[in-house]
Parts: sequence; structure tokens; C-alpha cells
Amino acid sequence: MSLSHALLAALSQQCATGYELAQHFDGCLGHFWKASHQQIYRDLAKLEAQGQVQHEVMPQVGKPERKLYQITPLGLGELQRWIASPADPSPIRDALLVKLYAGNCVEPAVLLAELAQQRAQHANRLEMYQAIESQYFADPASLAYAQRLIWLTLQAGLMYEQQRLAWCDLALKEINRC
Amino acid sequence: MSLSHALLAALSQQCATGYELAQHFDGCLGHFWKASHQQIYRDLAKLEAQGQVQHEVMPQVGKPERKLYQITPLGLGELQRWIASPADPSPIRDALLVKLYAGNCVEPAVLLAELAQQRAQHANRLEMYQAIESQYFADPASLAYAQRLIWLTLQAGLMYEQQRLAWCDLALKEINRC
DNA sequence: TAACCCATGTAACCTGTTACATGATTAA
DNA sequence: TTAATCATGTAACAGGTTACATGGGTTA
Repeated sequence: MSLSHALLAALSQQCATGYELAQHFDGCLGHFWKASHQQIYRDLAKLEAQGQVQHEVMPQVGKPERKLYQITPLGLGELQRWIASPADPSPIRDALLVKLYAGNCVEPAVLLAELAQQRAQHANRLEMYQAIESQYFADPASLAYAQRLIWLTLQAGLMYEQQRLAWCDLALKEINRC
Repeated sequence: MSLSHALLAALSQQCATGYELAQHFDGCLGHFWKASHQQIYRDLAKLEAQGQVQHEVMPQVGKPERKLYQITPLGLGELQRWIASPADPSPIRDALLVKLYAGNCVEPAVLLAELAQQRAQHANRLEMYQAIESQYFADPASLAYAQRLIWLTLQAGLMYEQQRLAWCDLALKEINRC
């Protein structure tokens, strides 16, 4: 997949400008897909050339014009086709594990520092996810279908960070023992 | 990070040809970093131009010549520098979560099928990791330092797949309930 | 005789990142 | 007056994927 599918996914829920999409990719959607505004503007232009999105210019007073994008039926079809087409789980690309793989080239203290640093970041993210959960998903049983799906993505984040945190603790303990 | 650091990491453990490196990236190292042979040959040439690796041509009878690469002191220095430089945890790029995010655009059965398919792949990988563990790491307490580090990368894989499997089960259950 | 293994590469393309650029309004 | 927010982009580059190419040796 590429960013185009993520853009279609975002626009399937809500019309937006490139600027707003960039914000989404910095917030909610950004927890599982990152994109810079440059990439977003470029891909929106491409999607529009393919007829999958279209925009309407919204003038504003005292502010720059906004280009409000919406998904077209063609774009929705492509989104549905993509969702239904089976894909492999995203390949893992984990620099930290590569560092451990060659970890005998450095002092153990170097690995410990890097592990501690990453552990802290995972702990931060976990706290953030927990805050989101208690603020927006306090009562999961009462959620509508679409909200329940979002809740599931949040659970994926929570479970991932918990597991990562536990692994960092294991690695710190093991390397300290040596 | 890019592939170059992973190549240095591999060569820090063992001299190898491009072909052998491609095999490593299809096996052990490949569990946390993927690379195609095209990319490997290209990056080896770049690393050699930078003086971080060097090769020796090994003629063979009845087979093509091999270029055996080894890491240079300069390359080892760069590897050590890279390992010691703090990095953010790899950003999550998860197409499946993007699919759920826009999951209200398709029938629930479509999501269930995709989740079941991914669940099966995670179960496969988990089994594979467990097989590696019982074959090569039956007695973790007796491992030398470098082996212990490899064992930690294996634990990361095991924990990741277990957690992913549990999440797929949660998602299947939740979507079935609707 | 067909397919696979060994072993190397080139070229085109797609995707993602970084740097640069504009220009008005608003809050500290 | 400095920085941040709103809102759009271009250009160059780095990294990753796919397709194409060669050619002998081995196994089914």
C-alpha cells in the first residue's frame, strides 16, 4: 500500500483539505501511518488526476484559499477494492534489533543506554494511548460500529506498546546480567 | 537507518558475498530487515566507494566468481557510531489498521476475512520462531554474550507475534459481535 | 527438458524525506 | 517583534521495488 490508500481512507470518513489531512496524519491516523504535508499534496494531485478525488476551492477572508477534497465514487471503489485485497502483515523493519544483532561490536553500556531510551518512548506512547482510551472510549460496549473499529486500532496500539515495554525490560535485565 | 547499516551489521559478524548477504536477509536478519539482492549489490558498491567495506575476488571452477566483502576499520567505526546514536522506535506503518479505520466502507465479512488471513500468517510466524527457539536456544542460560543478543531478537519476534495474534482474536470477536 | 541454484548486475520507477519558498494573521 | 498558525506548493535527493538480463551447473 502507499499513502494514496491512506488518503482515500481518511477522505472516506470526512472531506478535508491537504492541510487538515496533514493534521490527521499527525494525530489519530498518524499512530499507524505517517506522512509529511509535501507527500500529501503531491499524492492528492495524483489522485485527482486519476479521478479518485476532486476538490472545490473555498475562498476565505484574511486567510489563504482552502482546497476542500472529497472522495469520488471511483475513489471509493478503489478503496473498497484495496481493503478487500489480502495483504501480508507489514514487514518488520526494526533498527533496534539490527543494533542488537551487531551488539557485540560495542560496549554493553551502549546497548543499555539505547534500550533505556527506547523504553522511555514506549512508556510515553502507552500513557498517551491510555489517556485517549479513558477520555474517548470509557465505555466500549456503547460504541457504534465505526467507533468500535477505531477502538480496535487503539487496542492494537496499546497491546503493541505494552509488549514492547515488556521486551525492553527483558533485554535490559539480560544485558545487565552479562 | 538504511540498508547500509544493516549490511555493516551483517559484515561485522562474518565476511560474505552479496549473494550470501541476500540469503541472510531472507533468513535470520530478514526477520527484522528485508532487502532484495538488487538493493544489496547497489549499496555494497556505495559502501565500497566510501571505504567502509572492501572486496576480494574469489575465482571458482565451473561457477561464477564471488566477490567476498569484509568490513573495514572505517566501516566498523561507522557501525559503532550508528549503534550508539539514539533513534526513535521504528514508526508503525500498518496497512491493516488503515483498513479498519475505513472499515465502515465495506461489509464486515470483508474485514473478518482479512483479519483471519492475517491471523493465520502471524500464527505461522509464531510457530516458526518457536521452532527456532527449541532448536537453537533450548538452554538460554548457557548462551555466550553474542548469542544471548540474538536470542533477545528472537524473543522480540516471539512476543510481537503472540501479541498480534491476541489482537487479531480480539478484533475477530468484536467484529463478529456487531 | 524444465526448473532451480549459483552469482552477478542494470534500468526504470515509485515512495518517502529534506530543504526551500511564499505570505497573511494572531498570540506571547 | 518574534514565533506560531493557516495554507499552499516546488525541487532535489535517498531509499526501496519491479522488471529485465546473463550464463553455467545441478537436480527431478
